[in-house]
Amino acid sequence: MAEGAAARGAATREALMRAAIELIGEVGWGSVSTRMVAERAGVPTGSVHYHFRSLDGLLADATLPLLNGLVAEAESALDAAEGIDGGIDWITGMISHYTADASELRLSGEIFLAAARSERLGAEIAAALARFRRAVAAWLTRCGRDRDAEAVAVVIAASVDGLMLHRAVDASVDPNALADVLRTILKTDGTRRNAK
Amino acid sequence: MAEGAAARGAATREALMRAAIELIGEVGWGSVSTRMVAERAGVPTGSVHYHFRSLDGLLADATLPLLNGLVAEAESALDAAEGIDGGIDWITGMISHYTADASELRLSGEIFLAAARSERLGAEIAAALARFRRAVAAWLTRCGRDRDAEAVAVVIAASVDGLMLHRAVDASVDPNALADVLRTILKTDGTRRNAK
DNA sequence: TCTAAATTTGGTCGTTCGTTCAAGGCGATC
DNA sequence: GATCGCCTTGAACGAACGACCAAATTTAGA
Repeated sequence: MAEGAAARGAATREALMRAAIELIGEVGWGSVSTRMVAERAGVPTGSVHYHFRSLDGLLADATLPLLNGLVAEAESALDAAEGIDGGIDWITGMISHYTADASELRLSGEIFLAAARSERLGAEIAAALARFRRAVAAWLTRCGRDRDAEAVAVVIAASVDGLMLHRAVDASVDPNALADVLRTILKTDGTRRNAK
Repeated sequence: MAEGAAARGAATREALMRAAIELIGEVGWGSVSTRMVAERAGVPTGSVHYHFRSLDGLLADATLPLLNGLVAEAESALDAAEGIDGGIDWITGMISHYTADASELRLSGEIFLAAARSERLGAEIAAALARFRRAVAAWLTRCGRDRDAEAVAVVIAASVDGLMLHRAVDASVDPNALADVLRTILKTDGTRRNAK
């Protein structure tokens, strides 16, 4: 536990980022304050601006790796998915997983809205989102759904975040609805001339 | 223009609500302040708490009729939609319509996230969302898609809000992707034994 | 015209905000 | 064991916050 000063510094840095992620989900990006994160992390308020250039910098530094990690997880999961059902199961599992805590349901929405107002964060979140879509499209193509893979990937990505947003407000929204619909779409052959 | 005192009161009340809706989209629900709305509406700061019990009360009173109006619009549009293509065109048109201003894209997300943190507002927003889903399901059923109308409605509703959230961050996300996918789903016969 | 009610207005209260800063502690290096 | 660099700590700053209120203004009804 007790290493050099550098190690202790890294520890408080991570404690601050963990606290920031918790609080963004609980009270919302715009309502997180320096004293709030500091208290939650168990460090004095001055630590925030020693380790991060600003409060918004802390929030961005905390959420960006989180989302990138989630995308990386999706990439490897979908890459390893066995067939269509394997991928659908993973997507459904992810949505159901975040149902445990309501504040986690709100987190992705908060990140997207904050990113939509920041030049730098917006570009990085958009890149992560594009990687997720690319992973979904690659999985679809690998399963033989090559005709409109990109469009389906856009809708799947939107549905996942939209479902979380709606479930945050109404817990009775069925998290398996997406899986049901996907099964219907993807069992339908999408490799032939179905267009226009 | 100049009526009684009551009419002037109603005018400032509405000016405040209009300003609130603008600012929620621009700076986010949690970052709207009393002085901000008052200045935008062109009224003194004291007016806010004369016409509304609190700042959050103003935001709720402003956004709830907005969302209810949108749902009512959807109900009548989908009820009058001619066939599957008519409904798809209306949905696509709605998404593309909100593309003009980026702050309008963020508005629905802000409302949902705020509603997820408020008992009262959450219940009313959830009710509006349920009405929208019901309208979509009714339209699908009327078009002969009676097997999984509810599940498809859940996904459509989630996709619409998810698309807005994603387009707020990345304007290159195709707003027509949902229409393309819907055409594929709904042209597929959903009335027969397609399950399992 | 006079009164009662509704609205307007801007000042003020106590609190909390993001950020800065100087003083200190503490382990590593010479 | 002195020195140096990183990290900690909490006090302090001015600005902005939500809410409140008393006085001024305006309108409707008598």
